[in-house]
Amino acid sequence: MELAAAKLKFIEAWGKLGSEWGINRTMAQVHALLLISPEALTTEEIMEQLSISRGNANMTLRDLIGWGLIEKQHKAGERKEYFFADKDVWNIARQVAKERKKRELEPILKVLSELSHVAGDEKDPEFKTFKKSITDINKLAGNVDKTLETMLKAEESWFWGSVLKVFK
Amino acid sequence: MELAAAKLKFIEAWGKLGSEWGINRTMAQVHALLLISPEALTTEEIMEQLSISRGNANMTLRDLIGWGLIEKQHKAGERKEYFFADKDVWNIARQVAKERKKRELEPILKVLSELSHVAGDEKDPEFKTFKKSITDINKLAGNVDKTLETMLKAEESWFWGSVLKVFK
DNA sequence: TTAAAGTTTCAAAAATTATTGAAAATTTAT
DNA sequence: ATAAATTTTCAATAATTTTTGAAACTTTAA
Repeated sequence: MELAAAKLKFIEAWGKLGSEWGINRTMAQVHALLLISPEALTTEEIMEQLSISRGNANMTLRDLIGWGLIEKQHKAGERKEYFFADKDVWNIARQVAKERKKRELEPILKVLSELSHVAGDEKDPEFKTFKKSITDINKLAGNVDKTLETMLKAEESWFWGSVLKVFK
Repeated sequence: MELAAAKLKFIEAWGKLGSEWGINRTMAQVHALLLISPEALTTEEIMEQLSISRGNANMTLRDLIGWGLIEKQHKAGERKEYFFADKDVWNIARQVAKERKKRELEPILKVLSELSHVAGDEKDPEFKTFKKSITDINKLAGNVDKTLETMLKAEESWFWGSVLKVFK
């Protein structure tokens, strides 16, 4: 396969994966494009390569900055802004984990802990089943939270070394 | 909080979390409802409780069966079908992990391994950057795959015991 | 058989989400 | 200050996803 074709295939696959995981397809594609670009790109170049509008490019780039996945770059003597992606895949994974933990896991943990305090009749099957499910989900989510917490602080090789060694 | 209000809150929160993770909100809500129901429910009851149409209920229930999260139950002397959810939260986690691994991780691993064989000029920065990103993502995805593989076979207490002990 | 009960399908409608594009705002060089 | 270059905003439009509901289909009891 040609490099050009391979790039397109990667951008397409990354976009599809993103959309399956609740991430806007275009956002995942812009990220993919920047991930495989040795140089920082301008908004124009991104619009051109992905056939998207200026408005879409601008908002998507802003979101990617909000996720901590890309940064703006100023080139001396140039008026235009350039964008480049952190290429360290472990950083990317940690950054995504960090954001989704904050945006999604923590809010649901909050709801679950409220719900686990609901009082009721221990003889009522409705109550018992509710309480058990909430408690169990709460515990699992707590374990996930702790594991992510560790991951966020960890070096990649140590993390996978530890995890995979345990499971050998 | 009343049990009735707590149930609604859980169903809503579970639906929201689902939609943030690429799972149809209604599907997550039906799953939530069955998770906290001590008894199996009929399509009618589910339609009623969540205010959804028959068609929607039917398709959603079929999808949930496809994900291995709920089952049909026949009651002796009854014409109607009943549905109930596996209440074991570790089973649920494994089942979701198993399906998403099969539906999403494996296809992307396949693409990545094809892309990591693209040949090119090692002096070309375009090629080098592409190759490095693909290779790194491929490695990370491989580690995730191995970890999931272990999780799928593991007992809950052993799994979290091992993982959290390492990270203490 | 027949018909009532229950389930499934799927085209059309509704709801949601993403994208466009042009105007407004901002920045920078002169 | 002026104006050209660039970025941002956001109402309107388009695309996608979800839901509805009624007809078709299936199952079962008599």
